[in-house]
Amino acid sequence: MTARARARLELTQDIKRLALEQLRTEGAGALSLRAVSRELGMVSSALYRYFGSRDELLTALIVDAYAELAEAVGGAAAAAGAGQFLQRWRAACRTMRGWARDEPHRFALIYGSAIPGYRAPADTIGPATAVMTAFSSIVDDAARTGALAGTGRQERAAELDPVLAAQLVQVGQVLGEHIPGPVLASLAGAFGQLVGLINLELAGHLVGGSEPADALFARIVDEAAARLGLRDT
Amino acid sequence: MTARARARLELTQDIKRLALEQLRTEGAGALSLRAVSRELGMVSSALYRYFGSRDELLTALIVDAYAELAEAVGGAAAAAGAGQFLQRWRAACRTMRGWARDEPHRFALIYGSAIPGYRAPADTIGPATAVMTAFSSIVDDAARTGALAGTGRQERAAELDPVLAAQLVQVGQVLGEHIPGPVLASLAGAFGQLVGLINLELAGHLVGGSEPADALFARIVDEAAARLGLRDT
DNA sequence: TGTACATCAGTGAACGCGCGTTCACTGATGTAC
DNA sequence: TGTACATCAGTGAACGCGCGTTCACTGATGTAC
Repeated sequence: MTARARARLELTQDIKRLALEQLRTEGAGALSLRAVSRELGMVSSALYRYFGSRDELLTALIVDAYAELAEAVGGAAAAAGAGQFLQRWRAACRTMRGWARDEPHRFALIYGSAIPGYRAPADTIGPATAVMTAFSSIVDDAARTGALAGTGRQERAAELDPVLAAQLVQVGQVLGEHIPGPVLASLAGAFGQLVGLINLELAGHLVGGSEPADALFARIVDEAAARLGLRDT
Repeated sequence: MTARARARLELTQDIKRLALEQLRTEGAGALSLRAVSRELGMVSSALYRYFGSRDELLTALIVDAYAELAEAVGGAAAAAGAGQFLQRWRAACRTMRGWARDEPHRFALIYGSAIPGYRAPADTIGPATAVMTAFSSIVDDAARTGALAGTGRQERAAELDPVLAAQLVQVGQVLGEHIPGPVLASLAGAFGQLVGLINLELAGHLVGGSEPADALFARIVDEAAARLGLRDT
């Protein structure tokens, strides 16, 4: 590896780091290449050696954020140990909320509303899915080992609307083949709930009694786990 | 009412209408007074006769959006008739999602991530609460008339973490005095779920099998209703 | 009913600032013989 | 080990555009006597 290649890698990282810093203070819509270049002590056109456009930089930040969040969630869940499905679920949810509170600007980047003028390319789908599978793999493991509480697969599936059932088969191929359809639906709901509550908390919508929201969050996470049939064995 | 006053009211409406149109096409962060004034055929400084600043215009749009959404949700729920608590809940949720899909830019304005450079003033708290009470009043009515399924108030409250229980008393004073603490916690979770799922849908995060999300949404709404103990009588 | 004055809407120019992106260039780093 | 050439990083100027907000002003609308 040449010195030039090393310098290139380092500068690429520096650009992303400074861009994140700017995101933190200005918000996602206000990210500017010129401001980053100023911070970097370089002329603005120099950044084009590293990122073809502002959108390309944004995409890189988004991909990084998904990847980092997915790893944090997955790692925390894994630390709870096999068979401890409730513990794993709790750890995953707690970690997601913690990450979001530590890096609200990055959370908003991936689960907030659209950035003006930015259109996410297909490259972000994979990393986005990784976050979801960090959660679904817990349920899939429980289902695979027969540890999922509740009725059997056939009985639960019978309740499902046929259109939904067909859709969920597709979803299951990505999120976990062993998860019964109805549980998969609940899982989508639980994930939406997680993202929704975190967004409400970050936006200050929970103020008015339930702030700090730790206790509320913990209760709702456990409620979701119960719905999914997760428990420790 | 003088002609001048009438013209003023009309122009104020026009400005908001054009601002919304711009929001729809450009996104919340990109709202510009100059663009609105151009569209209006007026010089940009003229807008300052109507709104003291860009933020003031944004605030007006936000307040309007909350109010309109609250009325739509409340109206739809009321149309279901007293005693029909499950129907009312379904109507409320369906209406919220429908409104969000019709006006994604306005939904993002109130439940999306923060707008760069904008700080919401206290005037928005009341209208924001109105949306939540449109949902909570359904549960409150059911609780008041003894129609809420599940265990009694005392038994449910006993399960609650004491910190959370204290917070929920505060919340209950706003959202409904008759709602037992545990149900109130679930209600907060259900509201977060609703907002979260809608945001995920609008952002395209549900693509990959569950789009259109009508069936999934309906199921999750019913699941939430069951959790809350809502049913028709 | 008419006049004098006050209020208000909208103008146009200006201030001072920001942005993304292109392009011809210099000089340093890397590579092939 | 040294030389000739190719690659690449970063410069600096420029293009063409946007923005929010202020201010002195003209002319129309409203009000009080």
